[in-house]
Amino acid sequence: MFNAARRGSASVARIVRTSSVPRCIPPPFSPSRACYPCGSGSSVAVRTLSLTATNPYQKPAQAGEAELRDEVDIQQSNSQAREATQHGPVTRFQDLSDRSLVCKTLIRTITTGMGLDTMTPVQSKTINETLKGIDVLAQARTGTGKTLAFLIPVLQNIINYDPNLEQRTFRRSPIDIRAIVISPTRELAEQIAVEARKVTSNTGIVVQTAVGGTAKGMHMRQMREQGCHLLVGTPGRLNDILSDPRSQVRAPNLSAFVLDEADRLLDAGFLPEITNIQQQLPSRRDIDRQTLLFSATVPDEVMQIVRETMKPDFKFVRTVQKGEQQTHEKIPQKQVSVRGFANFLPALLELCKRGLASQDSAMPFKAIVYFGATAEVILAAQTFRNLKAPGSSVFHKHPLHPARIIEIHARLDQASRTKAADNFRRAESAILISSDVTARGMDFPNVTHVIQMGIPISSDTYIHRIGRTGRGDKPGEGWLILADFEAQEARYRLKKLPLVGDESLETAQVDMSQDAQLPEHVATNLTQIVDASRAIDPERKSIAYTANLGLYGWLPHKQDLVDSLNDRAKYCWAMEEPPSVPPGLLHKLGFSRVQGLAASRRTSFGDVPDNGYQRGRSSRSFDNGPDNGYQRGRSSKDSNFERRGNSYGRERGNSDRGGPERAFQRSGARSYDRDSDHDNDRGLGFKPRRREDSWESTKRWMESTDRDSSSGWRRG
DNA sequence: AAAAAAG
Repeated sequence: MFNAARRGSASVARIVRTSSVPRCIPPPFSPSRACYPCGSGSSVAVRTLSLTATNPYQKPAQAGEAELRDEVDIQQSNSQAREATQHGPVTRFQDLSDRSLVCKTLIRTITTGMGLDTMTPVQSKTINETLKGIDVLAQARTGTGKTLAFLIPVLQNIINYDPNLEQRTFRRSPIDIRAIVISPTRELAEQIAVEARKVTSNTGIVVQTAVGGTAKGMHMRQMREQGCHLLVGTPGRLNDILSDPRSQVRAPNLSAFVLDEADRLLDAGFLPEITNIQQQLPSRRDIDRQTLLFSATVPDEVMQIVRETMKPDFKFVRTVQKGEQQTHEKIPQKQVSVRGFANFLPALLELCKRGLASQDSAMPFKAIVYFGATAEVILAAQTFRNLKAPGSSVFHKHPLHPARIIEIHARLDQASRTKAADNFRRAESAILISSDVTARGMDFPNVTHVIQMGIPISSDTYIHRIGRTGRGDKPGEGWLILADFEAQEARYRLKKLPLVGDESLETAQVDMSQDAQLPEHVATNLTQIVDASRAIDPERKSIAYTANLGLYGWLPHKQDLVDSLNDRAKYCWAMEEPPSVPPGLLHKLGFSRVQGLAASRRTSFGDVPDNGYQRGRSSRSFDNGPDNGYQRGRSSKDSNFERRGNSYGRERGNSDRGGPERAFQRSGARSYDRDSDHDNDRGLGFKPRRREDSWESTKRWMESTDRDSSSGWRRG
């Protein structure tokens, strides 16, 4: 925009001439009120900005193809020339202010308030382009400051439109939505809003949020009372308020439409909703606006939609070249091969213990653990919370002390989700067990480890997850824990990533169905997981079991999958029979000929009418047990209780007669006696168990149940 | 039934 003033009169004249269609809303801009740019000619520059930007959609009938192309070329060659000759590359935030690109108030807040000095490459490259008003698709690695890269120019363009907004205003401002930012998750939307409020803290710009799971009425009232210039939200709620005639929220002056994590928002799952939102915004023929797409990954599949979404002269800014590594070189990426499902949590426990043991005070162990299914997140979090120190005295510290165990996924109610994210953000040492809700964009400070359990759904998901560590100039490491049955697919899916095999986890390949002489700490890990799993509601295990059939149902080696799931149910979960799965589902997933599955009429998900599944989300039922904090779906509480009574009454009876509970107590008591006979050399308040004390006794117990159960449990 | 996202 201001650069247009530097282009020389010819190009300015040309641009103004080709853009003859009047804007519906003329910018209320006058040189005397304007802070930017200072000096003569400023109004020309600003008008040029708004006019050039309008042309692709309003001109076709009046201007020929050649003329449009011509104008675009002028724009581009001029900007290139300017960058190359007139000024050096802009690398500091202060430069933006010094060169009158961004107003002093915003820059002062960023430099002195937020303590930032140097721009990242994606910031310096995109801020300039975006200020011009053109559409921009920006691709840059995770943790390189993309949020600020779109916030600064979007906010500056808002100020250009109404320079009064540079200063804090004390009058009540009306709802005048100038920019909308969309994020695929609620937490990311909130995070962007927090960042935007920081940047605008000394201006009159008002930032509001529109995300699901929050009080809609309260936010609507807040908008009416405080006004709104920048609205940050998630697709569902944005659609909701834009389509609700009673909400009175419209965006007639919208000048920027930003999709953060654009590739995600434009993929099949979100596209209809994004399209819907766009249809409720003023036509770009009438009101010019720029579309800005930001992401660390831009798969080829979305490029077609990107082209349809953007003006034809959009600029693709990338700091990652095609074919170049999309992850950071500084993050070592290790791949651990585990024998099967039964080894996942023992290996994770071993990895976490090691991380905690080797942490230094400057970088406490702070990990995010990703699972592909929410049911696995819930189960793993509960298991880790149940962990007991060997000896199981209440006085002993949790084995993962001082790390807090935090879980987050979309089945939590929004208050719990927000709290989980805040707690993890603030935590020194913590383990966040997460679904892909936090995979993109979330900026948790000082994450040292990203641990992915099982094959991620795509290499893009892998890249975004691992991007939660190594942000800015911070270090970090990535771990991928893969079961043998999925290794082949992973090699193909993740072939372009610099994964390095790691065989240092001793629990990784232990066959829990076999007797073996195991090193003490290995046995301890296994026992701790088995003991912690045993106490968990079988219903949760059953849901996780079924979830994996859906998650991995596409695998060619279905029998290996089921055998591995059954091994875990038996040796980790201490279940006598594999959890039952509805026969219709087994058929649908192509498991009809796979052995070892227990088909049952009872569903794990209650009697939900078919159309209850159509939209997923709130209508999907998912019983997470009696704990608070979980959303209960539509399935009735009563039917679940009834089911539990029928299905697991027998198992509960067993435990009363000396099943899981007794085995646990017995081994605990024995080891306690024995430990008191010799000196404790670890000084940790508890003593190491001997190998036979724990793991062997656990195994002995499991083998005794092996004899009792015969039906359909193992193949063969 | 497999992330997420409106109620």
